Amino acid sequence: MVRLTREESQARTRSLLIEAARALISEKGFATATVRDIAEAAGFSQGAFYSNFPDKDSVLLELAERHQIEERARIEGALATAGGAADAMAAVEKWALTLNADRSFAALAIELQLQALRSPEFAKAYRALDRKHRALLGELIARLFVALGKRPPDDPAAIATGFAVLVRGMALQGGDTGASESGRVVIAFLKALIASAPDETPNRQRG
Amino acid sequence: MVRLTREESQARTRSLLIEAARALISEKGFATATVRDIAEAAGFSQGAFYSNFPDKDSVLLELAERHQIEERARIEGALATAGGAADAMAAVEKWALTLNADRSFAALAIELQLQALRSPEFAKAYRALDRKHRALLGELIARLFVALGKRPPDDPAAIATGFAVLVRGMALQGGDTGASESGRVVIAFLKALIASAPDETPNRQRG
Amino acid sequence: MVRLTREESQARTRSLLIEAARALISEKGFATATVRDIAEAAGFSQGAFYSNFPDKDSVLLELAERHQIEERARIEGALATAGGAADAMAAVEKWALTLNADRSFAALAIELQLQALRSPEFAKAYRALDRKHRALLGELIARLFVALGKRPPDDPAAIATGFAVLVRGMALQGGDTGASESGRVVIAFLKALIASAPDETPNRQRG
Amino acid sequence: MVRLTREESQARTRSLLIEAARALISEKGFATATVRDIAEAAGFSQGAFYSNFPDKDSVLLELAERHQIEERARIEGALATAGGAADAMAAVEKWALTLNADRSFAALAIELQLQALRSPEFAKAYRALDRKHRALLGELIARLFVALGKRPPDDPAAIATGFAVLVRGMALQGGDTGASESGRVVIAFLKALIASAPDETPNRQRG
DNA sequence: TATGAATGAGATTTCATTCAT
DNA sequence: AATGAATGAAATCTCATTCAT
Repeated sequence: MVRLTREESQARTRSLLIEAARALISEKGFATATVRDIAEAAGFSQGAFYSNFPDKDSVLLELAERHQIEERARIEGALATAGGAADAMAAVEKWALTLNADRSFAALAIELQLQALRSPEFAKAYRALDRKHRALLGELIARLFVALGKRPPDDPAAIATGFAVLVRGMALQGGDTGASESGRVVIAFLKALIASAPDETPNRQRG
Repeated sequence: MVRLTREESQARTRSLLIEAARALISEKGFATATVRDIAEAAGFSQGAFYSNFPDKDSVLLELAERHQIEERARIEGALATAGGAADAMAAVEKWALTLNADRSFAALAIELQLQALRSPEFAKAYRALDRKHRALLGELIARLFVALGKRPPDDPAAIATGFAVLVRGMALQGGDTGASESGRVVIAFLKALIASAPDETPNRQRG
Repeated sequence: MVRLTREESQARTRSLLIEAARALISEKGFATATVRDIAEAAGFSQGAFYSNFPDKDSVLLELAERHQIEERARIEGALATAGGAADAMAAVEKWALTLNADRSFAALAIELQLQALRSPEFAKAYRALDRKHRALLGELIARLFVALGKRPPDDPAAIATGFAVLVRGMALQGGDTGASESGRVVIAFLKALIASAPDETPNRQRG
Repeated sequence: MVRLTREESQARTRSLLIEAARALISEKGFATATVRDIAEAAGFSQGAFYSNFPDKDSVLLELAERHQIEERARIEGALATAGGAADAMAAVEKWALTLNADRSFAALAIELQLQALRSPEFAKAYRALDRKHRALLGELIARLFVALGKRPPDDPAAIATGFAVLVRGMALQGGDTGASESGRVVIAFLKALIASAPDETPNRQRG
């Protein structure tokens, strides 16, 4: 067994608490997940929670941050793959399906968004993070258009937001509309968007 | 003051409670809106709430039902407008913007969906209602394509679900992406979908 | 269907409510049986209850009264049988087993007693009724001794109280000590009491 | 003021709560004694109650356990006294009067029994405890008979149950039949039982 | 730093009772 | 007399948070 320095041990505690919080909040919602449950799921007492966070709200912000880091990693993973022209599409599909697979990831995203809608406090910190990501995803969308010889949309970030929203929302839709179908819907929308975009070369046009 | 029969008076109480519940649940979320708040906002005692609903959960179902009735009315309103070929598009745009305008409507829709995700009890009743509406919206989408001389998509209901999801999700996005912008995104997606659809056989037409 | 006069109809309502109260209070205890349950079990609304009784407490007194009337009937039934010397014993056994059979009867008796212990209000009315019955049962006991040629105990009412207590308590003991066994215990006590009593005439003797 | 370790302090809290529960449940009955009352009587908040017991029901079981422990102690105290032949009777009388003195003890016993009658949950745990005690009391009864040169009854435990029932029931009878009288009744029953028992064969003997 | 007993505020729910119909 | 919606008080239980250890 490795000896951890005091700092490492503390960081580990914190991390375990955050991951437990993520699982429980995704599953049950922020209001319904209790501090006791979170602490216990992480293997600690309630006190440990309050040694690491000033209050229950603040773990949500931490969670938002981690969520964003992971979303960014997913997008960047897709971007990296999208070197060649042909497989740019495949990269985006891969990204969409990745998100789609993890329903609790979507539930957490929604939970964060609702919280932002309701708590101006939380909103302030959350929006800043969120904007960055929509921009990044917009960049991916723009690259995709370019790779396919299409004119990128005026505001790729807006389109990207639409996609993020669509993916999350479809995931939420749950078992009713099968997961595979919900993936197909996202792809259908994306393909339509690409197909209807004008070619990069100026002499062709389409409404 | 008008004298109400007992039945009318009871129906009024119930209605006031439901509307208060709708406002508070949209605003604060289901878990955070308390029965006391709801009852007081409606101008009654907590006991009155429990004379009208067996428990807190069940008001949500009632709410879902009313929500669906209203969504249906909105869609049917748009369908009615969409008589002429040209303004079919306008009808759908109108519908999208209608939904968009009412952020609390979207918040409620999400809240219902989350609850369905988390409570199998609730899910069972909710899904049944939801399916009907997606089918109805699908019909609207199909008519739109026909009106525009395009081949309707394989599964209009699936596309419709995508739109409902998109509209709600964009509304949730909140003040960050302005409401108008979020409306534009939805329309952009819709136009792309239509533009990329193959034409119906050219010699058929419908007004 | 017979038409009831207004008075008969009212008496019937009252009676139905009391019987429903008896069943529920025996089963669940006074505190746990609700007015709504009682009224509904009788086939009426809560309001009907309050048209017949000033409050929940007062139905208990009515119940006590009926309970006493029935106990008296049981005892008098046994007394009537106990004409001959030999079957005096059989009569008492019959009485003991009668009571024993009806567990809910015992539960009600205990419930009334507890209430008397706790509410001086109730106690006052209850004790008066109770005393009469212990005296009556004492008379039965005395007759039994005489019939068997034994000197009756100093205070037959005290002995009678002991038996009533024993019978109720054993019934309460529930399924653990089988009902038949609990009957045997009562009889064993009674026989011992008789056997150990001195003969009435000084020159006769029995072990 | 003595410093208590955490464990001691916790045990003390628990104990105070249980004793407060005992007092209030004896006095007012289980359904009528509130958790708030119990906690306050013990000098704690309601929350403290729920830190120590999962729910209101479970304090009753704890109470039953303690009740049994004390009953056992009383019986064993009497058994210890009953060394010599002569004072065996005195020991039992002492026991009967001990129980008799404490009316609230009897009320609690009845309350436990009623609960066992009504809640199968509670019954299961309670019966197990109860059986042990009736067996123990049976042993005391048997020893008593032997000490007095009488043949013990077939089933001393059944007779013991009868006595426990009698003692509790008489205590419940309350102020109406004076406490002293109720004590006399119990002793009268016991003496009758002994007197009517056949002698042991003279050549066997036991202290 | 971590523990977890205890707090206190508040949540859901129940229920005896009232009162307009 | 009977109804049952509504009241208001109170009951059980939960939970974020504190604090002595």
